[in-house]
Amino acid sequence: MSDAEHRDNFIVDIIERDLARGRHDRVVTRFPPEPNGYPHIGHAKSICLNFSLAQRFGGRCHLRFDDTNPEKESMEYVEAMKRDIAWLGFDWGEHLYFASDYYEWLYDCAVALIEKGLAYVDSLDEATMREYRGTVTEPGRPSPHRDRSVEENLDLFRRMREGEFAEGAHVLRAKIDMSAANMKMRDPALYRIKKAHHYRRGDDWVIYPLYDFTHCLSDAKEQITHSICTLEFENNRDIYDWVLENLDLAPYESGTRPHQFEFARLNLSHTMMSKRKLLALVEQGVVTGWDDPRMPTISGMRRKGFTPASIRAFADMIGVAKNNSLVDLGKLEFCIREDLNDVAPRVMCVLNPIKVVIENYPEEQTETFDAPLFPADVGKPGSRDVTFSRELYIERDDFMKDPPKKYYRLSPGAEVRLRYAYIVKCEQVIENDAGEIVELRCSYDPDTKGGKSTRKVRGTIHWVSAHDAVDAEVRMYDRLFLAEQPSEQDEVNPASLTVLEGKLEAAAPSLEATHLQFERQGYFVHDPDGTADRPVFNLTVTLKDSWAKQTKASAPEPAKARPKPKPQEATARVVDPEDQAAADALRARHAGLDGDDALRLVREPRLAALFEAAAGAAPTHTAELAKWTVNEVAAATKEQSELAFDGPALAELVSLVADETISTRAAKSVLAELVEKGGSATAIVEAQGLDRMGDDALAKTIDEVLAQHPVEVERYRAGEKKLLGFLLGQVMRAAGGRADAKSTRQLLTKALG
RNA sequence: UCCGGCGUCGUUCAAUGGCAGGACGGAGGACUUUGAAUCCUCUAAUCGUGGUUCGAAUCCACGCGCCGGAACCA
Repeated sequence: MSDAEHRDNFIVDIIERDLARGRHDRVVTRFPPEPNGYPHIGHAKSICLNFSLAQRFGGRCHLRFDDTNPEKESMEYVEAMKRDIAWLGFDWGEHLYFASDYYEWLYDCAVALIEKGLAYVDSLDEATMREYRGTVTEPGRPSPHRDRSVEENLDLFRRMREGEFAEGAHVLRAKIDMSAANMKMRDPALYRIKKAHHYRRGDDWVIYPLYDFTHCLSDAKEQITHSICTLEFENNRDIYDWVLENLDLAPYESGTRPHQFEFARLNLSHTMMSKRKLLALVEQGVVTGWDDPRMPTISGMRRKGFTPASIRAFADMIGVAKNNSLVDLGKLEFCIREDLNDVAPRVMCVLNPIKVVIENYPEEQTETFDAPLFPADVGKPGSRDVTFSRELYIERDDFMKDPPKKYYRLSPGAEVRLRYAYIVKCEQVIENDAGEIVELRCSYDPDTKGGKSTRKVRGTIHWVSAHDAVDAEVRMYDRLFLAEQPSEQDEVNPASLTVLEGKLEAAAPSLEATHLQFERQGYFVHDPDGTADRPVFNLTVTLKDSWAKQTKASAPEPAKARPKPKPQEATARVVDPEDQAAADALRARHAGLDGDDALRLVREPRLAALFEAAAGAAPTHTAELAKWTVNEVAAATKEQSELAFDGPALAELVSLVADETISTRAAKSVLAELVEKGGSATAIVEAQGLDRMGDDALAKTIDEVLAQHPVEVERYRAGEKKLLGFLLGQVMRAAGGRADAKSTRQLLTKALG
């Protein structure tokens, strides 16, 4: 999967639209972490999004540390972030910024807001302030300090900065609206007093700006165009806009300032992403550190053997949307397997050894086989030597005393191929007093050298020679949490780490490869804990194992029953009697008006007024007018507080449709124009040439369209009737909205024979 | 309860009023000295009810469900 293959998402659409409309002439994004922990796979999604968006549009992406909360932040986290972003393959160039470098400027912005009467110093304590804020259903009340004079606010704010007051004594708040439906807009705090040491600014400051004030201004200062954050900030967008609109920020003309867009953060199954919990795991020593291979951190994943390409591919695969989704861990595993399949040389390593003695192989003899590092279909050169001798190790799982059906491996009296070597047969099983199998006695067939065989042997297993095998520590990892959606209370999986003493083929340690595939097992990576004498490997991901799946599947797996369609009854609508009366009155005045349409009009006075005015101008078309008002006009004017056109204009438009001067389709584009700029329907029709197409012209268009879509025509004629809709659509498009649907359908059906 | 957001195959993302499609998963098959990889085939979805339209996943209305919001965190 190449990096260039980025599927479109709604943010790409937004950017393309902004560029096309000239709202921006370039793209500048930013990745704005707070340095209060190690970046994890969730950050990776955002990093990939922001940086690749910038790449795609030839813009740039800033790395900005949003470091306004001195108590949690440190340089260690800054360094970790920089290292991991670079490792992922992204480059912020010279655009490394810190919100903590903006403190002086931010302070000036705050002063400017105070001078405009848009911010004030509040001296309520925290609990009281919360009380004053009201609840989701009740409006808040203004603080008694809300009307302090500009002079007093300026004075107090200056003294806050100078350290005159204790923490909590005052905060600076924006003066917005204490009864806003959006709780975030009820005079949010902008600055608080915090006498804490900042990891970069030391003790320079005793007041610190809050997120809602800092973020939008930092974006503006850096001339970010698209500020992309996660869904939980949706309610903060109003503040973002409010601050930028109320400060005169020199570099911006109206509309070119940054705008915030939200996407859904990554949720990964069986993965805990809460920073607090992650910190706790590290601090309590549940894991060995931020880079423990079981951690979802970038550094943990790197140590576990994930590659940058696999993580980028994953980010690409899961896409970007606004749905709250839970991505299955299997997708990540797919991405890393796919990448490693092409890059990891194959070697053999026996993880749970059982000794095998080849009884008919001479005691002192050894021989060497040449084994390729990659299978044929990967198509990479290279090989290593593997040595064969009388004493070997094979995997304990590859022998069964009483094998089930379809078990292709070794069992008493059965034959199996030792990869690259000989076919062997199990002659005898040696057990200890406890009944445990301690050794297998086998014979080999000298005619099968190199694994070649004239007879059919289903199974091939890996092995190593006992005399030169290298002891290796192999760390096998399983998911840290068993639950699909772990909560912070969940205990970690006790089997998340199993340390094995593996027997590795002799040639493996000298191979110059970070990642190795242990054949038939999985992908492994060197861990820095290893030494030349004693290598240590981490399991990155197992190979797919359809045998294991099959044996497990024999245990009944409850088929995921889907709670299928429970068709809901059409719920009886509760109609406000007053609305009903008003609707009845409306229907009495305008003959032919549909009951539901009347109700809808009554409930939206703006539409009702438009309808009344239109109906006055075209009293014979009330029914159509109502439909148009309720459906089309309602949709087109949702965002508008004031209409650019009046009732008579709408009446004119609807009449044009009614007397078949223009098609419905054309009428919709006329309406769009009306909504945008106002004017007269007839004039727009004339200006854009939207009058109905004559039958001759229509027939010609149909012929052209059919000629352009021979395949679809053929399929239609072969019986795929649904393609009529497609072809009809193509004709409508080709006709630029001038075709009438009914006659087009007739003519098209005829043309298709 | 108020405000905001979101509902499409098992999962995830597309379809911008015109053929519901891709990827992962799953099933089956081919091939196979990795029960891997590769290749082929199949599987399976528009939350519900009305409405607008020649045509609705998409527009309108009313429901239902899920997520977020009442920090001097970000």
